[in-house]
Amino acid sequence: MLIGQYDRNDRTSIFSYSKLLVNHSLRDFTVDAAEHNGKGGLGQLVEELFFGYDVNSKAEADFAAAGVELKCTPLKLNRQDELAIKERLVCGMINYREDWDKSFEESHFYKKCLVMLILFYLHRGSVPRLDLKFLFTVLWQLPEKDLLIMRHDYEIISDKIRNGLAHTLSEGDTMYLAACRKGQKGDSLIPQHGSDIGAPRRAWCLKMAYMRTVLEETKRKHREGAYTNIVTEPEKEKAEQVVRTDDLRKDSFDGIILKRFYPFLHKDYEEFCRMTCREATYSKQLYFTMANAIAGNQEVGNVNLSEEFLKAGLTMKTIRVQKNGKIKESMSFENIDYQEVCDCEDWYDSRLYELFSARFLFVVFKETDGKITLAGGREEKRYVLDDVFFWTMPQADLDVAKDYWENIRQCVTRNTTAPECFWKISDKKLFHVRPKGRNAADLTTNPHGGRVRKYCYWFNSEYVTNLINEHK
DNA sequence: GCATGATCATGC
DNA sequence: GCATGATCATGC
Repeated sequence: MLIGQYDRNDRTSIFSYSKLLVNHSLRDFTVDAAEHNGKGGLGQLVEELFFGYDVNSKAEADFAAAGVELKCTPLKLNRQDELAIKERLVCGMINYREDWDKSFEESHFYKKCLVMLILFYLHRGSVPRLDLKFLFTVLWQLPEKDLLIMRHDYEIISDKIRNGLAHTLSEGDTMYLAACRKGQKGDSLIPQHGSDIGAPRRAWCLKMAYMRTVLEETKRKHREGAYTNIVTEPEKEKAEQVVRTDDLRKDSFDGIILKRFYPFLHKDYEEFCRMTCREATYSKQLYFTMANAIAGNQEVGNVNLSEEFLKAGLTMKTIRVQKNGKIKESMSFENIDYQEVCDCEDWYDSRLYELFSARFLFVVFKETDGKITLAGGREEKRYVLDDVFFWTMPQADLDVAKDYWENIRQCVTRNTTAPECFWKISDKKLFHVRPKGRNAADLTTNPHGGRVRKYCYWFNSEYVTNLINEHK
């Protein structure tokens, strides 16, 4: 096999050629390795050493004539020793001076990234770049349904830039296509369009959650030996989809979901059951069940596991407000993965950042006078659907979350995962750390060896109360 | 009444 | 068996 033996004007040829890199590192294609130590990113090295062209001479898309953008993206091994996405996929810097008056179809993102050749490699910190192993290749064309959602994402971001609000951009604003922070700590703010307020540098990116589904699909294609997601026949719509492509042509994802809730506003569970012809049975998760049935149009088992919610990193959470206006319970998130906390050095790449900078769909139930009667004559307190909204953590609170993360990281790296080390509710700092497990004996791996108690991330109940009240 | 630790219920 | 959403129990 000869280096560079492919037709760079032909998508299929480029893709077939890329398969040669799978299960290899660049070292296998490099004659004089010494020459390439230290310069350029891995993507550049792939272009130079594997695809055999001079990086400096190219002006536009990597394979412009074929309409293919080359992306190298890292994977890591997670706690279960499975391959997992390490980073969001960055798709070019946002230019605040220019990226606000173009349509989605005219944007750099669309023009460059509609079809990408994505090379997944296994990241290992101490290994020279030439020895990093490539695991998967996929020719990824953004599917039509995803493009409908991304177009709306693009409009949300470009609207903010157009209106001089670039400094308020947040990854949680959007579903799949996001504006992520880009640059080093301490970088100065840069000028934006239509405002004197500086804004942090940001780039167009596909979110971690989205990339996770790209990876899953890619693994499946590799198993089947097909490698590409471009299908000649229309694929059957999978069961667990919350909205249909046709609906997205008429309304945004958010709009569709919110409108599903409106008929049930101020209704309690009993009324909901009557309206939807279901039996009013008791369960501990009754309000989650109700919210889920509404959001999923009664067709989806758990919307949080639906394709769109997973791809967007969107989470639906139900909140119950007591008569006195307070929320009894704090809001729990997933358990802390101590290994991840140890391994991740950058706040913006951390799991906690992903969890807290994500979008939320909050469904609020409020306790009111009266009781509801369920199957078997069982009486329960009466809560009515009071409010439903999409929510993203404000930047100021994300700054607090960063301190929260740094504290957790310090505790974990010093191997002091004891309650007195973590933030508590009584510290009144928006978030706290508390146990969550099957019972006190439910342990997890300690990176320092042995096993430790399971703790998880929490929003203080007071924080939840405040964010609900601020929405009103 | 609240903070904190502990555990339940469900579904995959 | 485990993660996730949800809630309970105890002591100050």
